[in-house]
This record gives sequence, structure tokens and C-alpha cells, in this order.
Amino acid sequence: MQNRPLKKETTNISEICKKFNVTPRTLRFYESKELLFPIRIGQKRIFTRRDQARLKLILQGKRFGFSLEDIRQLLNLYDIGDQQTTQLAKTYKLAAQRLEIMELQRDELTLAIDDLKHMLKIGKQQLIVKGVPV
Amino acid sequence: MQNRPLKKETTNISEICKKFNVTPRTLRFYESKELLFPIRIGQKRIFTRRDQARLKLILQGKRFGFSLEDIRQLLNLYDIGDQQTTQLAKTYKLAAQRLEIMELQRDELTLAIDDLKHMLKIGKQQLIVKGVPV
DNA sequence: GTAATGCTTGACCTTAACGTAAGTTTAATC
DNA sequence: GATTAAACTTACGTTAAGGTCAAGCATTAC
Repeated sequence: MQNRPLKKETTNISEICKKFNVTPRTLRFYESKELLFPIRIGQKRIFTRRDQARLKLILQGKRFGFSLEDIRQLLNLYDIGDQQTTQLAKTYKLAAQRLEIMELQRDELTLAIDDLKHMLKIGKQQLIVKGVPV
Repeated sequence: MQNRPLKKETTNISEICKKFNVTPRTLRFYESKELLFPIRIGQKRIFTRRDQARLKLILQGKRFGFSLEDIRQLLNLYDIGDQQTTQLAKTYKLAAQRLEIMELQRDELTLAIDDLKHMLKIGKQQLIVKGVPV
């Protein structure tokens, strides 16, 4: 188990930075907030595949305006194995609620998009009237 | 024009606060950032219909993670009349770009929703296996 | 006239999510 | 052994979007 060929599953901080386009500071910060758990060789951080998967999710979550604390809780869903069922049930609820919020958010976003499209139409006409090329 | 019956088109700060569920501090802050332009009677602020319309848009914009500065610029689209065409054209571009971003964002949100739904399914099964009522 | 409201203007405080700078360790290379 | 590069820690700085006092007018209520 331990001796199967490691195909570069782990990597150091600078490679992660390149790969995900973040700064070292960001990674250390996420560690301090318990979003990532790189292992240590001496005092250097080594990021496992799990860390990389989590980081991907973190960055995705951020794009939707979730706070890091929100994200930290959602990430627990991915670590279902080592949870007590009570905790798991709680996290499940949280995620279900989050899902509802996200679906609402999408609906509102759709409305906002339509509004903005409408505004653009008007703006375009104004520009055309004034002879500005659009 | 000036003498047509004002049907309560304007109102004071506390009513706006109630109506939109914001604090006075927020309204003053928005004024300081040039998002709102309440007129003054003496030293008191009076919010016009225009301010209220803008406030509505501000709050809507915030829900999508736009910064107040973004919102300030977008609001200019509504004040098309008193713009120079160059400025108008610039704002038009800005809004068009923003629209693209929003559509991308919605697509990603849809993906994220699907992911989350998937996670929920798994979590649900786990719970069922463990005999927890879901 | 004075007390209580409601509104005002400062001025400093707070939180999140890092940035940045200074000095230290560790590993690799000359 | 000395240098350099990459990573480390500690700690203070920054920005956005307000919160939270403090102190002062102005109007109404008695």
C-alpha cells in the first residue's frame, strides 16, 4: 500500500502557486484557517492531492461569494468518512440549505441579467441616436 | 410642472431605513460615495424617488457581489440623459462586459449547483446506510 | 423653558482576506 | 565554507463596507 509508486501526488508550495495561480501567503492563510492541511517535512509544507482537491473547491466557492468560513464547513461534506453521523447530518442540512440559497441566487441572477440586457438595449439606442458607432 | 401634486415622492431618512431595511449610516455612507444624492431641507436629508430607485438597484447589485464602486458606475446607465456621449459609450462597454461576466457566473453557478446536488445525494446515502433518518 | 426626539457631523472601530516587509532556516551549489 | 534561493515565521498594513459612539442642532411636546 505504502510502496506503490507515488506518481507525484504531492508537491511543494511554489508549484501549487503556479498551478492554481495563488500566492504562498494565500496558501499559508488557508492553512491557518484550517481549510488546507499540508503535511510538513521539516518546516516545509507538502501539499497532498487532497489539499489540491480542496483548494480547487475553495477557489470555486470564492467565485460565488462564499466566505472562507462557509467554504470550510462545506468542505466537510467531502470528508464524510471520518465524521460522526451527528456531524454528518448537520453538515448535510447545511449543504441542503446552501443549495437552496444558490438556486435562489441563480434565479435572481437570471433576472438581473435580463434587466441588464434591457438597459443595454436602451443605452445602445441612445448611442445610435447620437450617431456614436456601437 | 413644479406644482403638480406631490404624491409623497420624497421622504426622510428613517422611512427609507424602514422601507429598505438599512441603517442611516448606510444611507449616509452611500451618499458619501456618490451613490445617492438626497436633497437637503435645512440640514436634513430628503430622499427622492430617484434615490429610492437607485437604492433598490444598489441592494440588488450587492446581492451579486458587485462592489459599491462597480454599482456606482453601472447606475450611470440609468442617468443616460446628462452624460456626454464619450462617457456614455464607456459605460455601455462596462455594462456589456459586466453582462458577460454575469452570464459566465450563472453558468458556473449552475455547475456548482449540480456538484452540490451530487454531494448531497452521496451524503444522503451515507446517512441512510448508517440508519439516520433523512 | 426644558425635555425628549430625530437628525446631523465627525471620529475612531471592526471584519475578512489577504499584502508586504523583515529577519530566520534549510537545501543546494559553487 | 560561503553564497544563493526557496521556504519559513512574525507582525504590521490595507481595503471595503459599514458599526459605533460622542456631541451638537432643531423641532415638537408638555
